[in-house]
Amino acid sequence: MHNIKDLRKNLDYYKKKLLNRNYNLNIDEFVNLDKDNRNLISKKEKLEQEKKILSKSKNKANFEKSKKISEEISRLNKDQALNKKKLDFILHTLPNLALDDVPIGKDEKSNKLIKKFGKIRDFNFTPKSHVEISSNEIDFETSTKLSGSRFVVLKNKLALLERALINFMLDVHTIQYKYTEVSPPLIVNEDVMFGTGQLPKFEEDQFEIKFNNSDQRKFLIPTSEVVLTNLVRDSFTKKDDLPLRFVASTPCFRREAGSYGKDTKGMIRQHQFYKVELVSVVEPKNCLIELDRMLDCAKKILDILEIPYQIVLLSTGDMGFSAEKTYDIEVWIPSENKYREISSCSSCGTFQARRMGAKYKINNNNEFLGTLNGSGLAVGRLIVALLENNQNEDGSVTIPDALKKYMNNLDKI
RNA sequence: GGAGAGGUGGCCGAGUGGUUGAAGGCGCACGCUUGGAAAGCGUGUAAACGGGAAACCGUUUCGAGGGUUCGAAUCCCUCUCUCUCCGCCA
Repeated sequence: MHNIKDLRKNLDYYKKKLLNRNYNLNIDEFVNLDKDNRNLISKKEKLEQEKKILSKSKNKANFEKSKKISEEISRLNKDQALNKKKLDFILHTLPNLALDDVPIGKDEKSNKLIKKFGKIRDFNFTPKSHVEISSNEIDFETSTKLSGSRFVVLKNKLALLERALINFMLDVHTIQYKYTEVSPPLIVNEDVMFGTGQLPKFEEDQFEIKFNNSDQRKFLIPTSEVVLTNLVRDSFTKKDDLPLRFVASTPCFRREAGSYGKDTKGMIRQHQFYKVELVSVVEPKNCLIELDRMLDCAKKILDILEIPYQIVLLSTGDMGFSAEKTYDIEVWIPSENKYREISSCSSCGTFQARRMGAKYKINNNNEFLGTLNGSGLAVGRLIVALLENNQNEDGSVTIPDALKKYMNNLDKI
């Protein structure tokens, strides 16, 4: 969410920057709503002041007058509330502005390749897809019966592999990079979803659950970014406690609405998948330094596992709603002969902190915090990448050295 | 599911219809004191919104919404959350 005062002052700038993100701000509409809003507030305040004075007088002669003013205030209140709602909807659905070094473009075609890492294997046989490699242990038949499409049942060594990868990644991030491990709730309320930007604009992507008969809405988290970032919501963090770094492995739940035809085979796109997520809370001026650090943490996993990947700087058209700058890590998938996203590391500046009311005190002033999030990494896709990149001609898969101790010392599966 | 208690400032905690934005304490900031620190003393210290270049001014806010009243943190209603006990259960 943007600072409305800043927006008001720099309308043309925002208009232009938002256009880069495929958002066409209707300046006239915004200005009118904003003006009306403030006029209504001024009018109301004048009356309130008048009323206050009359009340304090304790003079019965004034009581009747005061009553009339109350009625007028109540009318103005209703108008203003309605007006504010419209204004808020605009404000709440404006995406973050991209930083100046972000490439401008309509979609992923304008993303900028930063660097490739690792060596793509030269297979002397035709590499199989992960589904072919582990057809016995990746069971879509049963998952479909149980839950429908885009779910999977992992069995045996593949279930072990999932657990091993999670533990391995958590260890790297907590021990080597000093992230604080968190085991958060997977169900959150509406305010929390608003805080990180999933609501109100992307409601159709979320799983809302019937929790009880109360009006309070509840959602399954689409990523633990939502819970980890909101750990600092509605609070003041001490400057000395910054930066905060959180890591969690959680299941993530996504409707995947609007991706009906995409990635229907295999484990690439699921309604439910595990993801190890990194979140940092920092002083805003340190966002970009932290972004580099976070990217290093995520890359490290693939370096250790020796899986080839590339880093891509996302263009304005491909970035997420809350991000000001995003790097994707894309991992090599032999069966598709291309790179696929396995991590997305974003700086959100103060955009989310504004929505969450997450502040810190500096020189006795209250300032909004900077927040960042990144996958470190998506477990489902990492399984796919590992199986495919490490497959052997006989159908076995070699376990990387660093993972062996998490895999009961198996060399191959 | 049954019964009860409670949501007040960064935190703790007073306050039951009229200068209460709200006593007191803690914390924090600054100053005095000290060789330095601690202790002690003094002063200051909420947020949101609106106006203003700023100093500053105004309005709102005591879980949320509604009601009573000239006037509500205080009374009434609805909702919500937290805690305790019992029941049930991983």
